[in-house]
Amino acid sequence: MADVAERAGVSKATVSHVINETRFVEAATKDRVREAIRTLGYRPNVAARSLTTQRTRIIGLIVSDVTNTFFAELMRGIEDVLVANDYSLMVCNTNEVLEREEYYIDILLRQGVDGIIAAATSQDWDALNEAAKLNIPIVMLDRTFDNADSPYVGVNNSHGAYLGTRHLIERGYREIGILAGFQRLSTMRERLAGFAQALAEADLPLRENWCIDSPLSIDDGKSAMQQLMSQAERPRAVFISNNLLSLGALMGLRELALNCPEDVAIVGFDDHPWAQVSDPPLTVVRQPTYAIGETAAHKVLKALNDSQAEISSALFDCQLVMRQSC
Amino acid sequence: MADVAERAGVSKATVSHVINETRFVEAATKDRVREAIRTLGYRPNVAARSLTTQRTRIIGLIVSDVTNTFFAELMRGIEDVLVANDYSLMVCNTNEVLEREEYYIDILLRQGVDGIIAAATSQDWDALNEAAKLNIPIVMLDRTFDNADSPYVGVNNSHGAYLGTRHLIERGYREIGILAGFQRLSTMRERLAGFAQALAEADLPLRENWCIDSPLSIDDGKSAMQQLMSQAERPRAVFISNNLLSLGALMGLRELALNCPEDVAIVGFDDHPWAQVSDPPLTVVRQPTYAIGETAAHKVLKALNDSQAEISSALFDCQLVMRQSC
DNA sequence: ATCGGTTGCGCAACAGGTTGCATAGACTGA
DNA sequence: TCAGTCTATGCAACCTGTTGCGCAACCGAT
Repeated sequence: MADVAERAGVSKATVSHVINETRFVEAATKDRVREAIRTLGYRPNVAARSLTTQRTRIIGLIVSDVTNTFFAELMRGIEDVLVANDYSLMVCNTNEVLEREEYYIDILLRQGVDGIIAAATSQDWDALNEAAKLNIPIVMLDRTFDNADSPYVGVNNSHGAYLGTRHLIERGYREIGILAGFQRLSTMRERLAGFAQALAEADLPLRENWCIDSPLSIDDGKSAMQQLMSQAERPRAVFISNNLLSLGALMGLRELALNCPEDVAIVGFDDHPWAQVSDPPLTVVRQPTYAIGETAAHKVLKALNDSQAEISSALFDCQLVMRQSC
Repeated sequence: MADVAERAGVSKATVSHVINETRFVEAATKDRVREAIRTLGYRPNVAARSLTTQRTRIIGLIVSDVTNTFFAELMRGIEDVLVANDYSLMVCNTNEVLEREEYYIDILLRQGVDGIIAAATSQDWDALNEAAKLNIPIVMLDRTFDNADSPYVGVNNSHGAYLGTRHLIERGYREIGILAGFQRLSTMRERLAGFAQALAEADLPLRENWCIDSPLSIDDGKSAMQQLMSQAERPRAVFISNNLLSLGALMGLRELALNCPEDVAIVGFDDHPWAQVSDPPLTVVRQPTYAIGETAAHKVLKALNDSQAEISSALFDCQLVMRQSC
């Protein structure tokens, strides 16, 4: 920067001001500075800038695993709006492991991120507390917890699950089970609630042994489905609360040589391009994933641009996509 | 840091040295410093450190789109080894757009990343040149270009495509086409070459109108497949050079009410969990994606830890996974 | 008592920007 | 002509760590 200043015959201050447009500089001077920047190939050092401004223009994103298309898509939504606003994204995959989440939050804080978007695996503020204390804007993504005072962006999960389950009922299914996923997560609890509500409205029983909890991986989906279907009395339909579980369930059925929907019907949560060409094409409850990501990013940026602003939560609606699995 | 120093009755220098273990400090002093750090909740500021060390412990990753599981998986491999070595990852999605790639490289350089792992969309050094000049280690991922002097980590693409195509031939198919993807990318050119080689060895013609180029999206796969199958003379089998194209192709066939493998057989490149449950389950050429990511990360780290080290390229082998699409 | 060699730590410059305060020169109006 | 006001820019402190150089205190040996 000093070199640029010298070459343009001005002070570092002026160089800084033409770069950031933070005060008036005569057109001719501006040109000289820009010319000097170009010929010297000068590129401002972000670390130095952060040191004085106390801002990094980096947002931290905490998700369980971007290998899951759902999170990848959220991330795209987020990234696209961040880029447009000259922010960068630092991605952290927690694998739903609490310790890893804590570790990553510490990293993000040292890094000095300006804000955090978190699909938290923790159930309360313990991990995010430090960040909250430092007054770093946090927006909860996809999941929240009861006493969270950060805004939350996600979908109306219980209604989504309700829609899916009601669809099964309308199709005439009476014996309905659920792969309920990871009950530690608010999202999964809400979906179970929506499922239960639909059953209750139709006067159908919620049988405990037809309600399988599990972590959220393909393998877990597979074994959960097999556990469900190896019972003496099996459900004729099952609602599946997560896309990886749905995929695993399909694999599980195949191994058991059971057909979908003949032997057991399925409605899944989360759409996926491959769900169109699976056997059978999956009927699912779709959420506007990309838009959720975008919205979350807009909320952090808003908090950053106006520290007074009260940032509200946003709940999107789900949509039933009918295909042939029920 | 000054507060910590005061509380522990030492100088900032000593605090720094106990944190980084960069010189001997008496056990008792060390304890006092650590105690002070804990009670004050001190967290070192990464920007300040970067400023003097000229290192950020951030690695930049350039890919076209993490929404593609292939890249997501690469990213996981990379991230897992980076985290284990206290590095962070900054992710950039280029969408295969050259300008966006250049833009992102500039961002990464300002950010002062220590190294770059790039699945570049550019065909030469133009975009990465700046980084190369700054002596930042670069490793090419999944793709490279002719005159690249950075190490490259990927698979033996031509052999992979050769394997897949030969499999089709062995199954008795004689009229074979290809969705060759984006010929700007070395990866795609190599796959086409492997395909051609297999045909040549079997004395089969490579018909130009059965060789469809296209960008790499699901929609492109769909229309490419439809273009292929709407010709007067259609191939009985097609090799597909990319996973998104495979998915699109499946959708395209469905729209045309064509069956796979009865009407047209398919072998795809890249495996995907959903490929097991698609209709039909897809025979594919699989690459060890996660391992490729890990290896790439190890290579940058090696370059970073030993600036003398000559970093070699790494080529993994592909594997044919037989399912029911041919 | 003197001395060379440890041992353990402090001082202060430095990294590369940003920004509050200050100032020179030009201009305006009395 | 001169005070007052703009206009356009410079000075230097500051952000928060790292690290080369230096020094005091202590050791055992001569």
